[in-house]
Amino acid sequence: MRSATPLKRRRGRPPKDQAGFSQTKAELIRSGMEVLTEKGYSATGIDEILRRVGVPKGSFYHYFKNKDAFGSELISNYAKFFEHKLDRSLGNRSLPALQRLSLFMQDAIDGMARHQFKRGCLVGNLGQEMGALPESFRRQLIEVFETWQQRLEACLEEAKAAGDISADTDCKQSAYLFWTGWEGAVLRAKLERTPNALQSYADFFINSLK
Amino acid sequence: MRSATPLKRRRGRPPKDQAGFSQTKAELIRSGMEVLTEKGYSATGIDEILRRVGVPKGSFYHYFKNKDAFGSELISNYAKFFEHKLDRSLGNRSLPALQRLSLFMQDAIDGMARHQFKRGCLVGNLGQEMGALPESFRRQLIEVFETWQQRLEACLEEAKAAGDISADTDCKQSAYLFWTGWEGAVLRAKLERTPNALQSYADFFINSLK
DNA sequence: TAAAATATTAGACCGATCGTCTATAAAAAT
DNA sequence: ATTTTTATAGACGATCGGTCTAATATTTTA
Repeated sequence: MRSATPLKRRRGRPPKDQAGFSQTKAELIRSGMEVLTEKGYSATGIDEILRRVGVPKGSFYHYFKNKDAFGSELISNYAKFFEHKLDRSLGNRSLPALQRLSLFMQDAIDGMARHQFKRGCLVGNLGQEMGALPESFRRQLIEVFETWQQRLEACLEEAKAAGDISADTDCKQSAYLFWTGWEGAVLRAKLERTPNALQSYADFFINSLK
Repeated sequence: MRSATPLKRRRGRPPKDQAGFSQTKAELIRSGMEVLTEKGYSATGIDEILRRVGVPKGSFYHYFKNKDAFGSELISNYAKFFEHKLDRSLGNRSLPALQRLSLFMQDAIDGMARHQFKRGCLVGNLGQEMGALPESFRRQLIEVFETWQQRLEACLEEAKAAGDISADTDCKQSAYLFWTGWEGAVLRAKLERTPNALQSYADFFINSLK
């Protein structure tokens, strides 16, 4: 489980080659993402995130004001990453719209499988924990959902125009529903450690559009 | 927020009127349920649960071996509570099967509204946290889902027999899907603090059966 | 090239939390 | 009446999370 990088890191101001890019910061974000999608925010200690990449505590508080600020950056980071993913998949005009959605879902299933279904969705994880999270996270998370919804809505509109889904589909509403249910499926896949919930939901949703 | 019950509790062995029933233990479970459905397991400390009901630590560890045992009892308790609820709603033969499901959902929505959508579902909450929870919780949670699924499956079979839903519906599969998506909707309702996700999902699911 | 400024690492520190343990109290059993 | 059982009371130590100050190495500037 442990990555255990006991390498002594260089102290002092680093050589100025990398333009505004910090390797250490990137490592912290990656490490944080891994742990948070598995265990959630509250259950995760900074120490664990640091240990994984062999970074001392001082560095963490150099790059982030505190744990909350770190969490907030994780959300932004995840959102951006996911947005690009959606643009490449749902927005890929060289494929039929509905097929793009199917591919996206299969891709996500494969992704979860690669981590033995131990890692979920950051947005879902934090959403569930809202009661223990800083209030500022709420808006951020809601906005992320809205972004995803817009991407899917556009895709569904294309499917409708192509006559692949029922002409009276409310694409906005369908897109909203999709993400709601999808999060449920991710949660359950994580609980059961199988792709079953995701696969079922994928088929179900596609079918509901026709 | 605080209930602040600074009442000095009776010390010593209690009068033997109540047959095997402990008021204090019940209070701890209720208190724990409230906090855990809001903040989750990891984010909640024993002290907070105790403070709410004015019970000292000694009592907690008198009734429960440790936090994990407490959590496990919470799950059992929640499962039993919910099972009865489902029996009364989904199993109420004096109503059309589909209508029972609608009523159950509306009831749940009202319930969440009463707590300003701050409390979610214990099973969903813990499921999401699995990465940080004792492995024994997993089986327990999966089994709870299965129980719920069976209740709904039976209800759907009745609806099918009555001709209210498509004759080729796979009731078991539909029931599985329902709970998967429902948890997603609960999560989102909690995030957005509105009944919107639940309402949408309710309509969507009922519609998908026809 | 020496001093000042800056960027980063290092880890001490404090408070909170978990679980244990001992003391106390009151009722029941003998 | 004495002992046993059931339960509350809360102090205590170990551990851990988050913050903060000191130390160190590099750049910048003069």
